[in-house]
Amino acid sequence: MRAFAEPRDTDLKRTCMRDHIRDALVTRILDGHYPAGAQLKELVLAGEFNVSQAPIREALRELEGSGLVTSERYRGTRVRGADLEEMRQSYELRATIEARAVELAIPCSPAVIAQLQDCLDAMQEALARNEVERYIDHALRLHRGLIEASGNRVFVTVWDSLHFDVRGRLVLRRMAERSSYAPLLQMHVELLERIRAGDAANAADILRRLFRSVAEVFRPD
Amino acid sequence: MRAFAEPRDTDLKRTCMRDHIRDALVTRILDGHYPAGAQLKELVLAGEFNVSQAPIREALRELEGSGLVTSERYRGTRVRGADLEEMRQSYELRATIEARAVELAIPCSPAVIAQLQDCLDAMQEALARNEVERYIDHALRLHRGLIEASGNRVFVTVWDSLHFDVRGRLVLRRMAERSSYAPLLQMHVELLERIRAGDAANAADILRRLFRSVAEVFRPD
DNA sequence: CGGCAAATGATTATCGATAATATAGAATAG
DNA sequence: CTATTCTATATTATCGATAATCATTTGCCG
Repeated sequence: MRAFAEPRDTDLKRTCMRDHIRDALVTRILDGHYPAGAQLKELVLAGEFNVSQAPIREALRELEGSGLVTSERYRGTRVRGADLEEMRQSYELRATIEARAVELAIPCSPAVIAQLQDCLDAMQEALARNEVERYIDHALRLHRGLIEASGNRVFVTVWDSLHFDVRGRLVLRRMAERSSYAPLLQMHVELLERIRAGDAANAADILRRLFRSVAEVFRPD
Repeated sequence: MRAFAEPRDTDLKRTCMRDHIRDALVTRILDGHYPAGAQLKELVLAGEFNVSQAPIREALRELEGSGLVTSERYRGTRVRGADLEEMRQSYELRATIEARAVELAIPCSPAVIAQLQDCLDAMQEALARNEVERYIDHALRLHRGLIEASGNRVFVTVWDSLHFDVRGRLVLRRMAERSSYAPLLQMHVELLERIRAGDAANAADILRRLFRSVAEVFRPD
């Protein structure tokens, strides 16, 4: 017997349950809905998502692999990160990886530069129209593009598995409440200039400074 | 009914099946037993390990989280990495992370320095006695200690989830067949000197050079 | 012969139930 | 009154079976 004989609530069954569950859990962990240390009880979650234990467990194992939760045998799975300190530390890693990625990416093919420029233009336009979510989309696209341009697939995998897409979205939303994106955008402009010029050292340095200014968000209010 | 009524072959049931399975799969992937792209069929593995599908799937999901395999809905799970190029790229990441970790770790508390020195002494002793496996144990202990000393728990998580313990073991064994550990050990000695002196920039640089020399192993024979 | 369609086989995704283990509270002995 | 063992109860780990989907082959018709 299928679990969902009745019509589905929101999303179609485009992907399997465990993917939906994983994404939902990632968001809940990173936005603080589940505080650090909270136990994720399988049957409770199974009830919430209207599925059996199995897909829940698989989603949890995937999160375990990417380090967002830990589990102890017969003691359950607990949330690991997502307080401000963990966010700060994960951004330290992100800065480290992206700075190295841009060094590896330079010199950059015209095609890649065009793609990055496209992201930057879209960011600029979104900012002009004050469309925050669109700005975030394209900013994330730019940064992921940078990682891809390094040619190092392991970098990409790690960037993805730490869910910097979700993290970045949360961080940038938080920034929007405090200050303007304008200085941030300006740094991206300079970054692209340095990339174009083949100036790896300064490009990497701009990225480090960029993330240092983003890190301000992680100060307690 | 339990799957293992008969006495177990090797290891006691100290940990749950999915952990054994995960570790076994990690080793098989990294040592090349499963070539890149190989499909990991759940029921076949279930047969091999004498368990049902569930723990296999969970192990696979954990590996998916740490990026060693990818899976496509209803199409199965395939090995992602572990050719020479993937090893090289993962070591590029390792070098990047460890170099930054040592910068963050400096200045270092006397307790941590003592611990690192202890690893180094053990490495030296093992090398003198030509005990390769012992040397590897302590070298890995030193490097993980370095990551921990950075105080960044995300670094530790990523280092663990990429299974640098298993990778390092394989790489160092391979090195042993080609050249002596002596120059490598010497670099570690210098590294610790720089750490003691609080010289972050040079310590990080030694680490980068160290991994560059390790990377020689990844050249095709 | 060649292309389409249905049937077949292989594999994954999920289910519901059961076994194993830990935790907490009650009962008991000292 | 405290420490200890025992007994529920909650939770995880695993099982065996079924449903859903994909891949391949077969059979039919032009």
